[in-house]
Amino acid sequence: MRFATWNVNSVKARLPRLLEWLDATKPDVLLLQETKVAQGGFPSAEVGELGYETAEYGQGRWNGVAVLSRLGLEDVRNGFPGEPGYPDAEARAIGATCGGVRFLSVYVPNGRTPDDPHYTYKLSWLSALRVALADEVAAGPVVVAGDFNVAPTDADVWDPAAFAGATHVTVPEREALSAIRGVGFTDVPARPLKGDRPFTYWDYRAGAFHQNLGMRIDLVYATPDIAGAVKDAVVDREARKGKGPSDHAPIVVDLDR
DNA sequence: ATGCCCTTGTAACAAGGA
Repeated sequence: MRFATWNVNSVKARLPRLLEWLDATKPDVLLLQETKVAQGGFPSAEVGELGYETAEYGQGRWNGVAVLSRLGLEDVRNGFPGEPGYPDAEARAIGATCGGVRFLSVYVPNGRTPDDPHYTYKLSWLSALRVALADEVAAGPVVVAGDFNVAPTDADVWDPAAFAGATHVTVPEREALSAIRGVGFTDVPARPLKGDRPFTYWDYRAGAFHQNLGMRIDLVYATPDIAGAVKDAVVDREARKGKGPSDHAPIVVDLDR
């Protein structure tokens, strides 16, 4: 099985590149974040021509997550039990069972700044996700992947000094990730195709990509049965190149199952 | 060259991203 996760930063703006990438990469399951289309607005027909079924949890303008599968989609659920909103529900998580594996596509709140209410929301959201995942792991193999908006270690940002006082690198955020791993998940490390650090995000501004001023904030967490079956995992930085890319690169994981 | 911010909604900007 091959699965992938990708924050596409608008599925409408990215559609030509998404279709090209799907046709070339052929994942069995693709978890998407920041689709930025309202419910029903996902280009399901277009990806359907490539053999994919779509489960979408859309919201106008911001957020939006989806699961694309050519292994079927069962038990699709938008959000998760106990998920907080701001104050209303936001389209940040969707789950589906594909080929016997439970997949969750997550778009964790940004947090803005550590003194912002959005930061508190981010920590609450991650805590609620941990509780929901603790229930999921009892039922079978689980993959939770997406844009976590947290760099797990200082090595996961291009310059820790540049992030002093910023979100994504604070101790509570990193502890929230550690707590999620603690309910039964293993980090699936992806190898970079260039350089020594598997960054997944580079700001559009100031040539950040070309100087490799990136962050590793897109993550794949899996239960041990899945993590132990990983043959390869890569950050496809090729998808960050060229005309009209997302600011995130996909992570592609191959399983020996 | 991988090449120096982008996207959406709404109507010339505002807001959000990280």
